[in-house]
Amino acid sequence: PNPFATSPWCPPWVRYLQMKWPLLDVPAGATLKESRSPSPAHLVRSNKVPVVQHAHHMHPLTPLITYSNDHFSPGSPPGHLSPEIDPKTGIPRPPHPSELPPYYPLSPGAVGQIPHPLGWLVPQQGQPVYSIPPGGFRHPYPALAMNASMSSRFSPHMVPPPTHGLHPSGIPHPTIVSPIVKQEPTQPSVSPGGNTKSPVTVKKEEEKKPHIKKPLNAFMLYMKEMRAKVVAECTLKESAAINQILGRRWHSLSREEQAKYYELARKERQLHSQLYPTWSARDNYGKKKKRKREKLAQQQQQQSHDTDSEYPPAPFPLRGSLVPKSKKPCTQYLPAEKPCASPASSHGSMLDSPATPSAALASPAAPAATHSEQAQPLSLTTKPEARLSVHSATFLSGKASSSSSSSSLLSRPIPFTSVPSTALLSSPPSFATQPLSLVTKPAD
DNA sequence: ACGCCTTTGAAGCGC
DNA sequence: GCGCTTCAAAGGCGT
Repeated sequence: PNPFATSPWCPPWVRYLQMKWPLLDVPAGATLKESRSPSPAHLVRSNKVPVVQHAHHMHPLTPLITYSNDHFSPGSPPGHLSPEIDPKTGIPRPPHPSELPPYYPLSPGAVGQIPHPLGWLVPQQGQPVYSIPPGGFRHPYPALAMNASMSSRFSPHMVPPPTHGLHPSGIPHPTIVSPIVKQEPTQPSVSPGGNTKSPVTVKKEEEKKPHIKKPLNAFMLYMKEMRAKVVAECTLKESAAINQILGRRWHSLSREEQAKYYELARKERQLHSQLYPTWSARDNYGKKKKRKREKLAQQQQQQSHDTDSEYPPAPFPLRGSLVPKSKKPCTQYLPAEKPCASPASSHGSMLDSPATPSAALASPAAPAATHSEQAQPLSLTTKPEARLSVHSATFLSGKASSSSSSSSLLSRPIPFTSVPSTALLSSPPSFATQPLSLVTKPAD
């Protein structure tokens, strides 16, 4: 334990970090040395990013946010991410507005409320929140992990050279995805005349704007953590199937466990809003499926010409299973989940149960969901032949239950698109492993 | 190369 | 405020 971390001079968040990772970053001697002559700024610097310095001991939140740093390269650490310490109080001093860098501008109020950009990136529990896949995770916010620390503490060869994905200010960030450099041959972004920009130029400049991704929500964070685990347990690699498993596991989590991710997501949004105060989800709205929407709009336009009275044109494409697609509906998508059952599932459930079922039952959010969801395939596949496997033969061998304990099934919202209507009428018994979904084209 | 699939949650949009 | 849509991640698959 670092004496300084327990001294009244130590800012609370430094104390907390010290408590969490006392051995990280600073050799024991250094810690003691600093503790004897507490130079807050120095200590802060040494604690600021303890985790990223040890490749074998990554920050528990490393996988928290996965904005790809393929599009990201380190630069100078943003000043506000390395708050100076008030020598009098030992408290990180929020940067003066005038000191705020032109990038990641923060509102002074918001800055004052946040003691440290990384302070919240601390798991509420004593253990790392996220598992670490074999290859390790990219740091969620390299802007923090690398800019603020590595660039100043790592040898240059460890820091990739600046490439793309830069914030307009020149500071890169994982949430920033360069809108592809494969654009047309370079052309001046500013018209020769000066300020006057043609609509085309404005449009192209807009296209060049870096793409700042949405912060991950609780479930996305959970997926990021658990995906590798599920993939390791299964032979599955298709994300759609993995996501179905994860979706059910998510519901099998206790309220407390979910709350952990909700809190992380909340903090993620908080940080995101600090980093990009002017960003709005609107910025990305309609970008991804632009092509699809454009295509649909064309179809609708064509349809309206052809048959005006038959169906009213939808303003947006219908979603998911509601969309009549050419693919085959109503078939279990996840035949391979059973083999994915955790070894810990002694009762034969297709999914992992909470560590302690009683604990889950004690939680008002999860109890009902815990068992019923494990046994209930919620989604329909559209490509049965491709998905069905040897396991599916067993899985689909027609053991559908007609138990009437439907209360638990209905205790939470179930996506309409995921559940066959009959599933709402007949739910499986607890611990049942039989699927309820309909199979219109059984496996041979 | 690009979109779909699949999940949940947050946020935008239109009414 | 409600209902719907989009986008976040992921990687195999289809076009």
